[in-house]
Amino acid sequence: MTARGRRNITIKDVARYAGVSTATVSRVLNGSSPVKDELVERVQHAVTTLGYHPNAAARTLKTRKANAIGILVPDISNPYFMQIIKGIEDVMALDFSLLMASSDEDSNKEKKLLNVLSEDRIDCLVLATAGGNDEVIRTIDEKGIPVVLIDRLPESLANVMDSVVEDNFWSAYELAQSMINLGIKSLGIIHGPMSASTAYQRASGCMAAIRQHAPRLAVREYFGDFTLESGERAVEHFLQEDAPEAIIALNNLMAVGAISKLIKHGFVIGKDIVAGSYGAIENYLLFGSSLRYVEQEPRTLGKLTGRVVQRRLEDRHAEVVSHVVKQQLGITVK
Amino acid sequence: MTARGRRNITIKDVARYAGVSTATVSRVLNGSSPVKDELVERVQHAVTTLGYHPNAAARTLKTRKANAIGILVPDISNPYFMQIIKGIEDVMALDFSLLMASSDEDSNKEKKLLNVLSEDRIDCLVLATAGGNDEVIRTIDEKGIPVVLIDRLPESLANVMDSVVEDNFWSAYELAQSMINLGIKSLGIIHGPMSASTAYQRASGCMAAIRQHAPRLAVREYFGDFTLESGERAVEHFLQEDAPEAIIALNNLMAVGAISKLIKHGFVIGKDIVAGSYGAIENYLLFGSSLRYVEQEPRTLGKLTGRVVQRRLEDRHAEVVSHVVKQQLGITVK
DNA sequence: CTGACAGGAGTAATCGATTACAATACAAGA
DNA sequence: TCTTGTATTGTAATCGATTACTCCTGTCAG
Repeated sequence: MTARGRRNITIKDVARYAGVSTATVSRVLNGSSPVKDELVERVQHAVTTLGYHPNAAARTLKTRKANAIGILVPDISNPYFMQIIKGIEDVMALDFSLLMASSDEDSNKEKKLLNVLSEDRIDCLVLATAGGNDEVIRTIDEKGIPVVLIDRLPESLANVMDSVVEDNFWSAYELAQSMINLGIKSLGIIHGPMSASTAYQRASGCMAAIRQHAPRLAVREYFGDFTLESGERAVEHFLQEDAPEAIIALNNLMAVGAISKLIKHGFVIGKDIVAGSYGAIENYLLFGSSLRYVEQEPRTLGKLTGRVVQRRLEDRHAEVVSHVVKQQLGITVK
Repeated sequence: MTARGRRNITIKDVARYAGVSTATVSRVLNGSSPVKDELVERVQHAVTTLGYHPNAAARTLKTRKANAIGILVPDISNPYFMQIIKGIEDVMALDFSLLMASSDEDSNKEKKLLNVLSEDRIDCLVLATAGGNDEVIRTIDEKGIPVVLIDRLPESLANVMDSVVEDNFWSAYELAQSMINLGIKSLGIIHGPMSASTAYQRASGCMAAIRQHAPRLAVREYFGDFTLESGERAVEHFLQEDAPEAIIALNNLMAVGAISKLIKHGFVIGKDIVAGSYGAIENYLLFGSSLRYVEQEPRTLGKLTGRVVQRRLEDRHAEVVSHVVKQQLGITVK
């Protein structure tokens, strides 16, 4: 009934149909060396009438170029990483495929995926690591698939391979400073998991700002794990005593959890309590109350990452680059 | 300095190191036929000490299995599609890679990407088409890469290949009905682009509900394009006359645009005007006002899609299935 | 004791493209 | 006319794995 499973058209078929050798077909297709106009036309005609598509596996096997880059992030459904991926896509050529996988913040799953991805099917790997696989990553990079680290930068890999990360320290510093400038007397900080380099650096940034600009601020801390629920728990924790005048959540998910919990407790954000978030909150504009936040620009980061990848593909021996991108501070107001 | 570019370890190296033939190595690796325990051990030892990874291209070339599925959607940064992808990932084996691309709702770009993807690098293609490529899609499916259509189902392809779509008609019907039941006298409807099957079916569902349950309802329509901006324009359009008592946006982005515009004009959602949306709005809970919406469950749809893919991979000649999934109605209240 | 058969391992063909090298034709210069 | 060079095209090796076949060895029924 259907023609499924029919043998595919190969370069041989095209060659036979056009009455030339496979070498000539290949040359026409890749423009790798000159071919007489007449033959070019015959080949092109054969290609279209037969509906020929080159076999990517065969080409990859011979040329050692996969025309694909791998992207491994902790969570593909996180809009932050999606925007980064979108940014990478923006700058990559159309015939470059993106091989994606998500580790779900699980080092073991990440390790397995790294193994699959290192089977020579990608030309470059963009990686936001869940941690704990430094050795494997280093091996992949050394073995021949260049790695570009994004978002998270394990200490042992810094300056060993290319990286594109946010300036977590200074962005958090400025966020904290902008809240201190409002003259608050007390502050609740909701941290991420200290195993993540991002969380640690944001924490350091906050603390530095406090030490420098408000050493006598009453600070209370809660150690969450970057999830919405831990934001909620943080607020419950803070409300066991007098509520702080301001609250900072060091990622957007925790901010959402914290703010929704505060609202449930009857707080009016921006009036009863000042809120700050590392990362914007989607559709917060609808809500219309005030929020100070670090304006991450994942799409821009993605584009930058894409350029780093291209540079690395062009020259495997180019100097290692480490981009640390400063973010802007934003504020939504009623 | 670095060892980048070093020749990779191949199956030959493993064979030599273990003192066996490549055939034996392959048999050990794939368990395709029995091998004596002693040799198994020698081979496994060689594999680990040499750090051997099979070459995916070579394997794919020979076996015609890519161990990868392609996913082509109009917009990867749309959380709806991301959740679908996440769902697919949930059910696929770990060694299956996802090759992703996004067409940006552009038929031409989609066509190019379809060509790249059909170069034998995937075993199956999951596609939410931007439209206009029915013939190409049919060819790919017939040529040997089975296609599973999701979200959008072009008429000419229905029942030709597997599909997983929402029951747009009935979900929209019920959304409209639930608003009619509130006793409204006038309604503004914001449509998507009629070229998209989803938009058309949602429109039909709304209209059917009105015809059946409130034939005398004063209905006004605006034809948008599923973007946030067109939602804003729709509201501007409606407000040129008396505001309707209720408003339905037939996708979530237009709903966000419409609602934010209404708020800017001083409307209190749920009090001055009733709002309905096909698809939930992220973080709307924070906002806390009432909204009726069709609760899409993209992750569930993704899992279902994954199962359809697996079934198709197992048996290329299995009967074509068309899943039409009914969505739930949701409501957020103050 | 012999032929049949099965388990286990090796040899070499194969997948479909690219490309080094060889071969050919033709034109220009000696 | 002969040499040399240039422009095209073809031939066949190659990439790294899988697998059809072949071969050897030992077991067992007859």
